[in-house]
Amino acid sequence: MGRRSDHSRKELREMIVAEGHRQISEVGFARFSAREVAKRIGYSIGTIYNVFGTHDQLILALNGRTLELWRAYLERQLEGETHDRLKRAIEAYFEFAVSHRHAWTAVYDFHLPEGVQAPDDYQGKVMAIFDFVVAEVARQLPPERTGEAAALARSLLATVHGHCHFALSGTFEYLGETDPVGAALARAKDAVGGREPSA
Amino acid sequence: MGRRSDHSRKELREMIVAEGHRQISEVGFARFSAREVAKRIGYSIGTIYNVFGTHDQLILALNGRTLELWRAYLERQLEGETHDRLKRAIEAYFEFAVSHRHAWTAVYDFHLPEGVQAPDDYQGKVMAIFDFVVAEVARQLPPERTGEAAALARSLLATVHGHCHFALSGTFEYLGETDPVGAALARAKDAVGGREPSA
DNA sequence: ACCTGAACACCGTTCAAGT
DNA sequence: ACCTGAACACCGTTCAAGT
Repeated sequence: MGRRSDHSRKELREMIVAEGHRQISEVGFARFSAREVAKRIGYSIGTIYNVFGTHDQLILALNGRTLELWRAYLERQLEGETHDRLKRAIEAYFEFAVSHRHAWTAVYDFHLPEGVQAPDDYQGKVMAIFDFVVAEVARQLPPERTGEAAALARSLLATVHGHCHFALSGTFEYLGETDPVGAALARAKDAVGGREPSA
Repeated sequence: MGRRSDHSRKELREMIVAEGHRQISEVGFARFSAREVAKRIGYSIGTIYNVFGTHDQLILALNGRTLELWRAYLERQLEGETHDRLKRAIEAYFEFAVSHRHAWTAVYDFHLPEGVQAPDDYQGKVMAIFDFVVAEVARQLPPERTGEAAALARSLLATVHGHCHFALSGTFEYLGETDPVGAALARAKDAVGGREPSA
């Protein structure tokens, strides 16, 4: 045992995050185990702690990866779209969540201890998705309402999140909602100005 | 050891739920432990399993208790209110979540295994809150739109949920939202018909 | 310097053994 | 019939000991 250095610190980190993300995507947040990740990549449990320090830090890295993939997906889906971009964005939001249900849900199942803030790089990944939405909202809004874009984007994000969360958690099933995306789109239209079509 | 019967099955159930709810409210879903509950009520861990069968069933009972308390709170807050009832309902929704943050969050942190539905009595408690919202939405809606009440209530619930979830999770903090309740109220107005005041 | 893995203090779950 | 608690298979976390 002892020193191996088969992989650099950076390679090791990437191996852990890659395998960890695979695991959490498969078994979900509740059944995720750092020990299992160690086993799969052929390192000891101690090494996970050498690299990440805490279980929480590892989870943060995995959820951060999910946020990155999510933003990349959103951007890819809007490439070249000229009509109904906000609609497409909301649809893509759901598509990603549905096709990565465990990873997406893990982002919201995990909580830092009371009063502890997420590290800057993690917050940055949340902000990146937010900025993306702000840009799309601003684009949709009549010029005289551009100032509202940030506030509206926050509220819109929360609105779509609520619909998506209810869809994936099964709550909407109990309540008889069969078209969560449609409902979210309706609320978005209300908010951004569907009533008076374009100004 | 062996037979004690200091308490009836029903009393035992209530003791476990009461103490369990106290625990989960204090330490949150992630740190909740059935063993700790057993210790606190002076019974063995085995007894918890005699009564509830599974950890999941116990959690369901605790979250069910939270849903009951929540609905009761909402109804109490609207008693005698004649103006702005939907607004009061949304405010009360947030008030409960904030003052029971751990218990409220636990309702959404817990997930049954893939494809397993919640038992009927649990679904009933979700429905009870939903029915409450439907009634308030119907009350607010112009008569010719009463038929939309259920669908609108589902979407409204999801919308308010999203804002509340972002508020409690700290997401809104990152995004610079300082008035989650105000944002939720604005979306509710958009949906229920704020633009054209009453018909 | 890097990595290991035994040791520790917890879990949920089961079930033979007591009263 | 009811309840216990040891036993089992897992956790996250730490850290002395190896190379």
